[in-house]
Amino acid sequence: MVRNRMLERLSTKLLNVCIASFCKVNKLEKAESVIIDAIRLGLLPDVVTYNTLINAYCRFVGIDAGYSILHRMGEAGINPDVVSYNSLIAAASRNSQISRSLDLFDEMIQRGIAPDVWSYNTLMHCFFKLGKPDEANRVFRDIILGDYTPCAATFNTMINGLCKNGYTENAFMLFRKLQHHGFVPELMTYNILVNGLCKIGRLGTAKRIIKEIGGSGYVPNAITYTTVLKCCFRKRKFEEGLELLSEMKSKGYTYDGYAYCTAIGALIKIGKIKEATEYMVQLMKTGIKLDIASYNTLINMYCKDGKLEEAYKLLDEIEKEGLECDKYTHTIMIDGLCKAGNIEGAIRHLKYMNLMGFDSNLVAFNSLVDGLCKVGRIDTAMKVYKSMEVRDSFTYSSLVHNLCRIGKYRKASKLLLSCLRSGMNILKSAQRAVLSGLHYSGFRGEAKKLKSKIRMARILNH
DNA sequence: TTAGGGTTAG
Repeated sequence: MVRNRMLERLSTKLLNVCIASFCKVNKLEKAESVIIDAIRLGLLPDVVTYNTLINAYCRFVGIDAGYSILHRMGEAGINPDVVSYNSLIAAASRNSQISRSLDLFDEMIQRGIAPDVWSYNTLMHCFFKLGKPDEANRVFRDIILGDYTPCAATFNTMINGLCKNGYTENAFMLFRKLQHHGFVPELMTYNILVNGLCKIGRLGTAKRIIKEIGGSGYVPNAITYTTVLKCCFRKRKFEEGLELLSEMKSKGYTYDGYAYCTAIGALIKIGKIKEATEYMVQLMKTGIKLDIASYNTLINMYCKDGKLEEAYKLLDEIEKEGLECDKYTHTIMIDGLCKAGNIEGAIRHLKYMNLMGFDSNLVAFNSLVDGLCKVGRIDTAMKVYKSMEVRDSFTYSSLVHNLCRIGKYRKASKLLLSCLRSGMNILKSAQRAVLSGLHYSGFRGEAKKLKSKIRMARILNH
């Protein structure tokens, strides 16, 4: 009897190894048929089998599919455990469905399943993604001071979250304090910090950290390089950036599209479309399989070059490759159509995007507002502006500039003031346009008054 | 479970 149970356990273990190998390569049907065969032979799947399935369904099909496995488990008389829920919570977080992650976390607790350190790491990550660093910090303290043993991911998530929420200095201090208390950083920890420092323009400190990587026994990887590459372009050090890219090529670090797309994106931004195209050709020659972000970069390049037909061809290619357009793809297309003066086409695409399940986003609306202004339909642009629930400095800068362009300085001034009241910045060039416009069109008093308001706003908004 | 690339104003 005991021997039989041992054999059964061994067989379930083998079954799970088999299921895991199929799940890893997205052969879900095969995995399911193996489970059916195993049941026929009297071998029952256990919690590990189902957890493997949850993970794979979440990854390759969707969270709903993953969640349905929970019911299947229940029907088979197997209770989900913390691993089952961790997979679902993480999958929702990966898909930016943060409120769903939090709901799943609550559901797990309500079912009497105790969260582990992984659950809390993900919860912390969710709070950071929601822009709630205080809540994340509370979770972090609970892990450290509670009954849990933090792991490297706990510290990495905390440091990364602080950087992403604008607290890079605090992240750096935490990193040093932790090191002082014996924390040994992983390459990922260094990369997180390098990225944070690069984003706030501290390239020098980032380079010092990279030197520390060498001393720690790690070798900077493709991620480290791409991070610095991006920073070089941001700081307009184009030659240094392109040299870094060729160094990456020689090291074999261009095995995916990230570095190429960083360079192409930067070249597009400064209007060097010809050079960007050259890098696109290089990227194509490598045979690297393009993902949606790479396609978006290339579509943007064609749009900026006014080659909308080529952009549409890439949209077809995305579909042929079995990829799905995302909010970036649609927004890039909307902007491309606006820039080409095809407002009706842009509005059609906006509706199509909604139909595909994407909410209209701020960037798409800003493009539309700007496009309408550029074709002289400023009243319609104002109508769109009024209908927008969220506005940012792009919305205001665009409208203010274009109102000045047609000599409507007082209207521009009114808009500029409402922007300042909302605590937002506006391009200096837009401010100057209003001030000098008012001044030279006979409204010197108003210009003076506006100037002092701008000065006050500068004090209050900082 | 955590790290790099993709969208808008001048």
